[in-house]
Amino acid sequence: MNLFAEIRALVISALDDMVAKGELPQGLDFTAVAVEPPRDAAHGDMATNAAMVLAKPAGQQPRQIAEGLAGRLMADPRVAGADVAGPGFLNLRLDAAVWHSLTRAVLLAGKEYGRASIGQKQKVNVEFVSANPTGPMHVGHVRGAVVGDALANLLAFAGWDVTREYYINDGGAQVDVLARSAYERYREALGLEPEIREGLYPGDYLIPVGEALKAKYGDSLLDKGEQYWLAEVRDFATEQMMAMIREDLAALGVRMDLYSSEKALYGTGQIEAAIQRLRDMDLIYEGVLEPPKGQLPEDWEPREQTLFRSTAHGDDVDRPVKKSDGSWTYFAPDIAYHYDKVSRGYDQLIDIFGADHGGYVKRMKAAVSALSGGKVPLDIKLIQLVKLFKGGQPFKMSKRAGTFVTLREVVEQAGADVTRFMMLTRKNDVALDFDFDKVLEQSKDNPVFYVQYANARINSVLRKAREAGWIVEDATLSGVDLSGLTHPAELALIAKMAEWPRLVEIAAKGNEPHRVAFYLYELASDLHSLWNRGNDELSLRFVQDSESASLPKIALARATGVVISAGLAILGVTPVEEMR
RNA sequence: GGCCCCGUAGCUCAGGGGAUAGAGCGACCGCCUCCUAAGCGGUAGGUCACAGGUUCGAAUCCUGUCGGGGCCGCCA
Repeated sequence: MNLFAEIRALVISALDDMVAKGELPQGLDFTAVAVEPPRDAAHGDMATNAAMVLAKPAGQQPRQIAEGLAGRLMADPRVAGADVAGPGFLNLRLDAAVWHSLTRAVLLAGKEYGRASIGQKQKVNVEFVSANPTGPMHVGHVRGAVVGDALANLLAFAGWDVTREYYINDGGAQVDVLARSAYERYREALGLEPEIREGLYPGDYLIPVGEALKAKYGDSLLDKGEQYWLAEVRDFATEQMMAMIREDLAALGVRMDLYSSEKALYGTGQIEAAIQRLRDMDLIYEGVLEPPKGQLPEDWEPREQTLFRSTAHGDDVDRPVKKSDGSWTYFAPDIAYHYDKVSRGYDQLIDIFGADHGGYVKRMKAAVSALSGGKVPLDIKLIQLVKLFKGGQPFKMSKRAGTFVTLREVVEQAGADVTRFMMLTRKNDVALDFDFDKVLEQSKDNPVFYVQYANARINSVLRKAREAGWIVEDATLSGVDLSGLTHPAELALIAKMAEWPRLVEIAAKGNEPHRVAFYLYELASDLHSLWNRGNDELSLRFVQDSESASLPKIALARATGVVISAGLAILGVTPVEEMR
């Protein structure tokens, strides 16, 4: 039940009637007509901009349209008041019964309340994390992982058919480095002194890989040339790294639907096919790029390369797909990979990248635009840095100093739930501070706690009720007469719940999961506010002397808990029943 | 030099065509014999970086400027 959608439908039908009666001209476009929560609660429960939006095309004064609209809306039992205000807003007050039936609807729908269908079962692919398989995941990956996962949850809830995908960069030079590093650990496992040369990965996490290599190959790889063992060790080590990464992701509560391999694109003709398709559209040519402006790389010299005419699809310069030695650039398999995604029939692609990949956005969009004939939109979310703090002091991390923070350490320190929530308390393109002490603090500074505390209070109410022997199952509560819920603080809480389905749609349309976290904070705030009013006004307490007086209040509390749980589920956070 | 992101209260940030721009922290003043005060209420605090433009209406869209960050051929 999306109350805003219902009232908007009511407004539209009233407008249709005005057209039918000749009060408005034919052929007006109503798409810009919105029904929204007013900025100021004093303005009522909902506001519509209909009169202002239509004034010009209709050639009438906003007030005139608003008056006609108000009269018709008032005829509906749901509307208790309709006042023209400001430059032509129509402020609506809703009958208390509307709020009561909404509360009932929440209880009946349970965790399905707010589920939307705007996705229309369209297939969307969310590619995220895609960390190089050369080591454990570190803090830098955490935010992207959480944002991607929460976004996938959100889109699924809003009616999309979602695939979560991880692109394994196992085709480039870095996995050769991994192989060489693992090989040294293999030698170490055999009792030799490892030579961790400059440029190799020094991390301890490769020691068990060396052991495993020893277990598998004995000393058969020893004293052999690289050409003999490189491919095998590379595949073996990559697999081990991916196993570790999967475990890291699992610790964060992230599960992928699909792992796609870059290496698998080589040798299958997929890269060639993707490039050929671009060539068929005359988007591939041999050429020499202009030198970049500003400071030149010292060894810069003009060279002929195979270039993708990305400028034809909105990029600033054309991009090389082949190096001057004839091998593919990193971009080429990326093109092939995105072509593969397009070919798999997705209606929409989303990539979650680190902000340092910002320079890649235009060329990637250009490639997808070209390869899909402009049919498949690609949205790329750039994830800004997470700055670590401890007790308010910057927490410096450096691989060399050994203060290299892994994802696992973050989860072990802060917990997956806290980590996930915190990662969503900022818009993706703004840097985020993460303080190891503060996120565990039990105060309202800490939004995770604040929301969880609201839920704990609700559960406390339910516990008390059960102790009193009252039946507070959803099925029972949804049948309770709620007409006693009339206080503004109670109705404000219900009104906030009414916003949930609308918020889901807005957040999903914009691929903005952080909005859910902010919404939950507001909802929790309304709950806490009402709770504390119970200090002064006993009639506002959730638990009253009698069962009949309590049940409507408890229904309200329980409904709020349902929405909190639904929201937390999208964030991938477990609601707590009790604070400890 | 080019491209991308950011600039909103002392601080950290929401809001991204609509009314008198919001929240938390910090400051100040209040609220527990009472469901969890781990909370709540109130006060003070703003030329929404700046300048133009589009619009009935701009913090929001466009252009430019300034400031902070990121990226910038054969790295992934």
